Amino acid sequence: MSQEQVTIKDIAKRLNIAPSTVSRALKDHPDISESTKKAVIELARELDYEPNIVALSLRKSKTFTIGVIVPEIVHYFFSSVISGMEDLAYSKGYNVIVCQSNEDYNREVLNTKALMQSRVDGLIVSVSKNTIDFEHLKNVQEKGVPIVFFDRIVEGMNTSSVVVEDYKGAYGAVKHLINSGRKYIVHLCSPDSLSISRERKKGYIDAIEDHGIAFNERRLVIADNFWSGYEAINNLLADYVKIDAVFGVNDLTAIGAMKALKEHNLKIPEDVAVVGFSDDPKITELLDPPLSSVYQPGYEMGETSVELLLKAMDEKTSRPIQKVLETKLIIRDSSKLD
Amino acid sequence: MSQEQVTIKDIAKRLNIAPSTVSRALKDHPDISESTKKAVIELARELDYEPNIVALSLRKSKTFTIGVIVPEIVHYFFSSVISGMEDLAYSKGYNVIVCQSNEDYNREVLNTKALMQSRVDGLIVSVSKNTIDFEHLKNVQEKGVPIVFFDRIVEGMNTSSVVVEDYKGAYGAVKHLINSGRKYIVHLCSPDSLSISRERKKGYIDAIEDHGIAFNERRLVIADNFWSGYEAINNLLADYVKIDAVFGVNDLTAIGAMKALKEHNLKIPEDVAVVGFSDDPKITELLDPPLSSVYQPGYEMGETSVELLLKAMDEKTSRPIQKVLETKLIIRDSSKLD
DNA sequence: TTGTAGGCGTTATCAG
DNA sequence: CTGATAACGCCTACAA
Repeated sequence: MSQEQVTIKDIAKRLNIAPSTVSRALKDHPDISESTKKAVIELARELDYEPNIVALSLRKSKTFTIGVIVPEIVHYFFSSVISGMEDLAYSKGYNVIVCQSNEDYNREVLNTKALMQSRVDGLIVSVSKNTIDFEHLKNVQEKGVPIVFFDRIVEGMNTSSVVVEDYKGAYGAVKHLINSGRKYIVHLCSPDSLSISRERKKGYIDAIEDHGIAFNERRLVIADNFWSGYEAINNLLADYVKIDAVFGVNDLTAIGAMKALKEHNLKIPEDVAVVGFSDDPKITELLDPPLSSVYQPGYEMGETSVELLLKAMDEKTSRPIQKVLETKLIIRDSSKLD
Repeated sequence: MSQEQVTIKDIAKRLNIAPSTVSRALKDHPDISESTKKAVIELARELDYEPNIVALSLRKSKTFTIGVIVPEIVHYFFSSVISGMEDLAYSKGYNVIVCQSNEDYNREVLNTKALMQSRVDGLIVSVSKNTIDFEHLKNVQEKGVPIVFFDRIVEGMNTSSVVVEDYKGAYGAVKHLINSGRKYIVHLCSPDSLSISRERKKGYIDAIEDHGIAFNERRLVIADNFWSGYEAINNLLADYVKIDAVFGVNDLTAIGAMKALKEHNLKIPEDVAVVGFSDDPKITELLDPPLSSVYQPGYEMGETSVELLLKAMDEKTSRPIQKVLETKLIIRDSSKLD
């Protein structure tokens, strides 16, 4: 903290008026004379006065800080969510503290504690993959600190939340594969613990069945990262399971699949089309071939999360709001028809 | 902020003792009787007492918060730096607030202001690409808030800093290319504004000259992102400039180069070897072929930055410390010999 | 229109 | 060993 920051008292002394007058002048209180107002503001500027947020927080029992817990900031999706949060929060006079759970439940609990200790005014959370107990979050709620979930939401906690149309996004991606003549579509999915995984899986199943393709459980494999995607496809090929398309629950999984396919000298997209989910353009565009993917509006999700949180903080009585944002299928060479 | 958090006063009232006694008991002050100490601690636990950090900050004129400004968290390197910072900071009882400048000078200035308003105890900064004026940072210093620079440092500001051996890393990468028989090595570099770019370029030039290869400025091209890397190589090939290796100032640039090479039906690494810098394993490993790169110890850099900052905060008199961490060349298929 | 006083939660100092 | 008091910087009744 700074050496000798100027305070309201300093200004008051210099001007021979009371601190309270300075305080009021600074916030443009109606019944302060124009002259003192002007003098105060001028001197404040001159002395480079900055209000002490810490004192303000104590006084108001409000820190103007939002706590955020995400699995890992390294993913493009989460980074862009955070950017959206920061931008909107700053514009509303709020700070953001971001914590990473590293997909670890214990870490998530610690993060929650730390943020509560920092007296954040509200919490925005996307839970880790192995979080199945929610006591730490319910505790927060009980202490009157509102929570908003995004992407990986917790159902049944009566909070606002923001998700994308996982079901529809997955459905659309699979439909696109079917429309381009694919029939033997593999879905590499996550375990059912996350809501998003369940939704995407449902989208896959409904899409193929709606188009007269029988669901074959051999083509539904649990794999949700690069190497498990790689192995999953290797195994399927070794078992002579017929494949002409792969839909990955996320980009990395799809990329692992691509690697396996290439190593088996299968051409993408001619022999097998591949589609991912999330669309990390920092990766999908660079690949050979560039990967089709279901784009999620991360930045917008971040903004919306903050918006809902601010609303929940404002009107403690207000009912939770569930927002669902649209996805968009980005078709690149990995699933082009021609 | 929470509804009705328990305070020291509450505990005092319940126990019919003075708040100051509670405070002392809680921090294991030597001259408090065991009995009251025990009673206080027990009740505190029972009531789920959490010290109010805001009040503490005000009292101590210290927020136990470190402000961090990085260009973009989406890069693996910066993400891992941040993880290192968070881990060490938390273990020392400090919080971390991360801001992104998005490689924008104006944004960096705003971030600095915001962090100062939040009364951070110290600042860790990696400047944006187009930051050439440093007033905003000097201001911080003048207010007695210590700064530590990492990676993209500002020279001549008398602060501690942490960098990697950019020169040596670049030199080693180029030497590796030469040792595998390459003679026509292109370096895609950044503009000279960043110290790291200058160092890497110097490493490239010295390496080739030390090995009897004449420096040819046609093979030194400014390009520091995916598409400019792509175009740079396209242009060189169109001009019939002979190339048998590319050393990119960062991974994305190298990947852009790979794309161009592939489109010209040049085999990697047989016809042209490629090496990047930074080593984002979330990308380099996924590529076809996987990209060789100079690994930078991001996590360790984060830890070290915090360490130096804490030291600077502790002993205001202490002299700045410059730490230089080692890089490591990770050789993958994009530059394998055989 | 402006000043006074009290308090947000904590701790350091001084007194008992 | 423990209690009372003041102070960190700010805001807001209430008083003037």
